Amino acid sequence: MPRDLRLSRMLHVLIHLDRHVERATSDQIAGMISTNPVVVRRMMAGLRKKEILISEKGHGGGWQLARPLNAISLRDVYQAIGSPPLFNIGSGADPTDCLVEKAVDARLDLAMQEAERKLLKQFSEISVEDLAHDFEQRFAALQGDADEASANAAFKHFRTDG
Amino acid sequence: MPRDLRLSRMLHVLIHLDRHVERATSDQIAGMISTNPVVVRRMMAGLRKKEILISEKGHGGGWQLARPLNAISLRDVYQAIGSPPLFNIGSGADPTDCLVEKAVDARLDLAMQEAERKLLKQFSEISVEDLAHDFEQRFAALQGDADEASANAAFKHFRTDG
DNA sequence: AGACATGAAACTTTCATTGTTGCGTGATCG
DNA sequence: CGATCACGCAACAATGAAAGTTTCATGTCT
Repeated sequence: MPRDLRLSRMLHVLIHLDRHVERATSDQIAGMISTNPVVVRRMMAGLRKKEILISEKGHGGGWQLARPLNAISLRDVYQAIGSPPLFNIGSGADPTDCLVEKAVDARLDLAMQEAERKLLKQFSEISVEDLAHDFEQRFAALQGDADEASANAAFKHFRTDG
Repeated sequence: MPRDLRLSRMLHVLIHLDRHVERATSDQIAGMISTNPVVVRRMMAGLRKKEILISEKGHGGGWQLARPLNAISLRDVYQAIGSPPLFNIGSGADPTDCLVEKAVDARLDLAMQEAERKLLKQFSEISVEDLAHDFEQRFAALQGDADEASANAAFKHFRTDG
């Protein structure tokens, strides 16, 4: 449904890079999120610049975390991918002479900016480690079940790696 | 910047329909928001269904308010245009087996849903009449100035009507 | 009857993300 | 050294939703 999946995808990858593999190639990561390696490199380039990830070329190369997950907030990741627009709705960007339009847009922008501020504050208070904990709780719950097939599905990304 | 301008545009039009004209054709309204009459009808059809607007065909026809502005909240208008997605970012819609992805998306969706809830609550507490007051304050401030040219610009939409 | 105005369907345009291909560069292995 | 692996980057195509456009039908007033 949403147009920009980068934040969700990046968080997904970061947790795998901490919990399940030490280093992964763009190809392997592309497999995790069902896309291709170029999209992965493009998405992760911003995190390299912000020193959240390290990439190495050549044999045995790939992507690796530069810091522990508890030192990476959702806001860090959001900013690293370029702070894309949060909202789909809003007012036009072109200036206008109409005072009605100005008044409407000013009030609307105010409400949106406040919503954005609050959401980004939440993002800054959630670390990727928190999400990893969420995952592990779900995983533990599945292991408690007799449903081993579902438990195995949690490692889907790594069964096909070889 | 944003992709969906319908809410902003509709609010703009509603205020003009209350303050500056009693009834306007799709052509005149298209002139107000710099678009064409078909876009206007498409956008306003939802407000007719919700009985915020009335449209009449034929000679002297056009669009007219069905209720006073203080009985129309921003949320009413938002819902009348079809409750389009508020956010540009989010998680994928397709179900997955990966527990990491599930955990990430669940937490992300939670934060987004809370942000949406708060924003819609704000929208429900702001009436279009409030925005009209904002406009009138701006207009009064301009009239206090000696800058009559700017004051006239507030009526740009209606100088060209004839 | 003629002009005006909405209603609705079908099509094109626009724009950002996503997806894809190709080539260059650096690093490791044999 | 040469081959292979893997990232870096540039350029282009595909996708999807809103916006824009064209066309015709329907209803209404003079």
